[in-house]
Amino acid sequence: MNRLPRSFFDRPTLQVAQELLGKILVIGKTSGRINEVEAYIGEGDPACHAARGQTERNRVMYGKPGRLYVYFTYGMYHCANIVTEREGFPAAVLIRSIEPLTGIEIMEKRRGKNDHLADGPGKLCIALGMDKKGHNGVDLCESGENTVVDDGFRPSIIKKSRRIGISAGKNKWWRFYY
DNA sequence: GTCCCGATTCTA
DNA sequence: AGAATCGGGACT
Repeated sequence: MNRLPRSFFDRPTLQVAQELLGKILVIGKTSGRINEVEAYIGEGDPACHAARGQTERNRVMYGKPGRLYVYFTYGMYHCANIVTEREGFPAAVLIRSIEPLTGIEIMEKRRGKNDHLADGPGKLCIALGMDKKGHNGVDLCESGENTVVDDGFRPSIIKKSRRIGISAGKNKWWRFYY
């Protein structure tokens, strides 16, 4: 059960995204295995929030790798990313789905008893209790409370596709899942 | 200040 | 297919 070091995230985003599959995201007393992610890479990626430069919202994407970038969308949901690559270069991996592992009763309390507790970017934020106010900018490489853990699990096959829900940048196959 | 729309989810 | 719901960013 090793906690991922900052050096894990300080690498090319496509590599980090694929290697994040199977790892365990721990947020407080809840955790789940990451099984779907998407990469958003730099100001040259039209689907990336940094496509038009730095703003207040996307500020943490420009910061240290290994921190959470959580933003509010559609007036009612949050999405959570983990920042990648060197400080100053805006990139991150969107966590799109997890398989609940611990704290399932807590998740059920937040989401309602349900077979789809955390299989979506908005749903997993609710299940794990993440929001912009409490988690945007939180460092996953410093404490054990919020972190990413490798328990040795490796997906047997990694599939890829175009990213979901975007209007620009549809040509890039930067969604990974297993 | 105003306007448009979104890295979604749930219901029908 | 359509609604819910509101903050951010572009633009007047």
